[in-house]
Amino acid sequence: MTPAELAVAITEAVRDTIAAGDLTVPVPTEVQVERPKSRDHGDYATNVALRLARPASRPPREVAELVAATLREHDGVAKVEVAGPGFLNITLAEGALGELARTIVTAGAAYGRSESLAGQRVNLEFVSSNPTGPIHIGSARWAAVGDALARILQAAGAEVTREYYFNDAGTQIDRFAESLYAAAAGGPVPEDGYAGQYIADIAATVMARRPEVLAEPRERGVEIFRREGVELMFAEIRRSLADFGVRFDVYFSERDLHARGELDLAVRRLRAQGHVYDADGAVWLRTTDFGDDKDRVLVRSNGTPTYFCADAAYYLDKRERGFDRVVIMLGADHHGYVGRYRAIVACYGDDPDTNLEILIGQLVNLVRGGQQVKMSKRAGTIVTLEDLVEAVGNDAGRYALARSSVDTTIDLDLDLWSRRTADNPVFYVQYAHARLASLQRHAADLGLALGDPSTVDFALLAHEREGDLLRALGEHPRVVATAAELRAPHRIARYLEELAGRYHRFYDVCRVLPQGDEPATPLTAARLWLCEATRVVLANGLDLLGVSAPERM
RNA sequence: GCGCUCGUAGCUCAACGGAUAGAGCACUUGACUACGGAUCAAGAGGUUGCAGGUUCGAAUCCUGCCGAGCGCGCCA
Repeated sequence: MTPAELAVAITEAVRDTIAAGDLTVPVPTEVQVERPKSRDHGDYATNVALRLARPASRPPREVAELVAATLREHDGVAKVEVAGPGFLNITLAEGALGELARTIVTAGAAYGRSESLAGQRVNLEFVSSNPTGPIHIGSARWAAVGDALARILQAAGAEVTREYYFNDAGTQIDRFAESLYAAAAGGPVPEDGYAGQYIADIAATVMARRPEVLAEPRERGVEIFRREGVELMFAEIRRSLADFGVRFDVYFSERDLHARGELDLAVRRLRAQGHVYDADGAVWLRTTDFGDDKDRVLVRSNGTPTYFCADAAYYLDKRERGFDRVVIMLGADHHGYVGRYRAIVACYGDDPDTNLEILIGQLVNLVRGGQQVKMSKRAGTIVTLEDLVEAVGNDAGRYALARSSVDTTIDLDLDLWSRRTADNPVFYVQYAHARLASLQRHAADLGLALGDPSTVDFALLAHEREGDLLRALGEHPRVVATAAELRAPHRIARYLEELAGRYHRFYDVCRVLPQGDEPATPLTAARLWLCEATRVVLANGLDLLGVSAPERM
């Protein structure tokens, strides 16, 4: 019996209790089934009685006793105990747990997928760094977390578009072009310009492509550096993202937004909604109506639109493309956008609580040899995504960035993550998978294929460690659904580490394959199914993080 | 000054308002005739920054304070 099936059984028990007139409360729409930390608390536990106590105006334990009495009658449930303040501790019938192995192997890659977010059209925007330099380590976090989140949302049934928004129209680009020109001409780095080896490299490439560039009038020359430089830089960004295993469905150019007249359209739309006013020669959006701390300029007094105006147009563009949920991942240094962005959404008449979601993530510090690796974009000493991949590889890089909650600033120890030892979590998990793959190869050599599940007695999986492993396997679908709902890919990683641990502890004690000349037994078959189920879940989970599940290491 | 985010074991980090706050690393002590020991077992390690409040129950929610990071342009 899976936790989901148990939840249904509990709901039925509550409904029956109500129907019998023992309890006067609405039937709960969802009940929580959790895996207790302590083994003394049964296979599963639920707090449903604690939740119902208040509406029923009865003591929690009394409610618990009523529900327990009904639940005990359910097939597959062996024991229900009322514990603590009113928890129901549930022990499943012998064999009811082992069937999970069959369920999982049969479902294969589909195990863990659900329809919990079915029907949602999500636009997930992440990375979005400007083509004025390589992807730095902070944006790399979004590459790893964003892509994992996209996979997780899709596993939960949502329709997801991965989107990258890049600014190729503003003053940052002007500075970039000027910096390239200066580098080519041998001049000093302009004020507020960009420095670093990559600037020199790109300048050299442009010079090679367009040898006449410095002979042109200065303005024309800068324009050439702008066009060619952005193209080169952006190609490099796309390449390093692709190498990292991150592909976007849409690369959205700010310049296109301008070219299509969408900024004007946005201003007209906002004006029609009554939130635009003119003052000091500029056009303003009254964002303070919706909680922003000051109104924002849409069009400057010199007639040019602001970046904020482009943001407003961009949101409108996404909405017109039919996304009902616009999710944007931003670094903590951009958290100031939240208020004004919510205001934009509200000004269009949308609901900032449902149509918009801004995920703020903390920054990443790289540590090497116990020392923090400092970076300064202006000085040209930046730590890039490529540096990370070079130091630890794709799998470790993605895993390290995705394994922590985005709420925490992470210190990423390059020495640790490049090690191929057990203290490196990604290797611990991948090793478990490789070991299981190896086991299946070994079993095949012995002529022990998985075979027909109807001939397997899953009730034989009654060892304590087998139970621990099965319960952990049963968690997977709920972990994925929760990770999707909370936009928390790190939960997948933590779960995989725990699952790998459960497996190793099982494997240490429970012999799977026959030794020497011993014959295979029914237990051998059941354990092979359990092992394959574990391998499937590890592979599915790693895939959600975009990390490989190696057959050999 | 105002605002946002964050303070959990020595370190890196978990914990959708639930039971005795958990893992890994490091440390101590064990298991190698090993289905991959890249493993496992045991031990030690905490006033969840501080003080109140909300309730059956708070690391989690609310208020105040302390500390850290970041942000507050007709820049992007």
